[in-house]
Amino acid sequence: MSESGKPARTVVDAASASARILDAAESLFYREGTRAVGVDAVVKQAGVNKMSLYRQFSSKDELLRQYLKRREAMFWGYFDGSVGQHPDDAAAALRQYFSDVTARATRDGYRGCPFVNVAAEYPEPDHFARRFVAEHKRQLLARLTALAAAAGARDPAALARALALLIEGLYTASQTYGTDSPVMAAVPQVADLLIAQALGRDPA
Amino acid sequence: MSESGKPARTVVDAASASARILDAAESLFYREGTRAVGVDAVVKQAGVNKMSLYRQFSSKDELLRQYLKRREAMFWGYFDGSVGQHPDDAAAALRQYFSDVTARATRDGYRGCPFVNVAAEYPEPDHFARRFVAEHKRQLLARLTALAAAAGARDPAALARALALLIEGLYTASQTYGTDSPVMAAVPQVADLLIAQALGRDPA
DNA sequence: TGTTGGTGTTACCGATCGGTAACATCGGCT
DNA sequence: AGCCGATGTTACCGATCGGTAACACCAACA
Repeated sequence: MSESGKPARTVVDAASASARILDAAESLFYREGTRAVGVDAVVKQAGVNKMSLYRQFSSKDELLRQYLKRREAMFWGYFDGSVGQHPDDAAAALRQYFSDVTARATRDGYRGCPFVNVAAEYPEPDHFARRFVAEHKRQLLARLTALAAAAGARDPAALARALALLIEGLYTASQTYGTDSPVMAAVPQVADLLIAQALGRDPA
Repeated sequence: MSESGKPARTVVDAASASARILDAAESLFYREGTRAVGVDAVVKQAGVNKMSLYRQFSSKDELLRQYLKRREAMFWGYFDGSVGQHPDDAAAALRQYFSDVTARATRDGYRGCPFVNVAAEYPEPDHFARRFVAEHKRQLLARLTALAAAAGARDPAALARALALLIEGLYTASQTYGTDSPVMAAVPQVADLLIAQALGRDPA
């Protein structure tokens, strides 16, 4: 549109630039991996300049930190959205979560748990991203244990550990066996079985 | 030791150079990731020159292919070593495998399933490494199904899917919850439970 | 009107990536 | 002895990595 040779400069205020950068980083980091995606790809997708990124985020590591925090919030939003449907029935809440997470993880293009992927990308166990993941999983196990206790499991910690393994298995199987594998479809049944067994009942 | 300024040239024949390169690549790729490790790191660890690598392997992708093939052979060596201990009792063979793989995966420094890690590193589902992983897991599921059938499971495919999920969960939990987590220690119990339930018996 | 602070743009930095050309040097062979 | 093929070494290629300096520009405010 501009007749001059000047490069169509578009001005974006800092707040919205920051949001656009985070949106771009989140989708790119999740879909392609945090190490594989460079800052140039992020700024291109966000439609901002590289200097705009480095004026909002001190480094790519800081961007990774924000990405992890957003994904953590998203995870607990999903989690609470599932278990909140059954405030008076912890067993049903657990089953609901497994049903919902399986539905999400079997969607085409699903790229697995972002925390699992990050753990795979950074070998050093004391890297801040690995610490973040470990802390997140610790909290998840605690929530599962509390729900298992509320459901009246004979050994809440044991049920929580079994369900934690199932969740990690679901995440990984989506990438190794494929989102459309029968292995994925089996998740809710296995969850039902583990829960029923821990409650001392025969599964249906 | 040499008094001249020349750089201590050491000659290695092609066959042993190839083996040393593969050894170095295998440990580095497994411990630090196939994308994170460059060919320079591989040749340095192998103690050979970069040109020696490229005269044996056409590209880094070819090196990755050989790495995957070696890891596949290693996996089936472990697997057959476990199930082979109970040629007349498929249920015991399955339990043995879960006991052994848990022992390996809880060792300090364990870095998870190499195929899972590769799947996490390459986002494109049709990348040759992803195809390799998918084929490997397909074969694993087939072996599990055959063992479940031999054990007399009411629904061999269902038991195999549940055990496949447990295996993926074990691999991933070792990296997210940590090799020393109680979650890892719970794997054999969960396997016993799934097997016993599928056989129609009460678990001990 | 002039100044000032934040924004966009360009160009660049050193490091590392996968990969290669050219040449020195060696061992085995005739 | 003389040759030749395979190996070791150096130096380099273009591309990309994360990150930055310098400057053009614009808006709000005095």
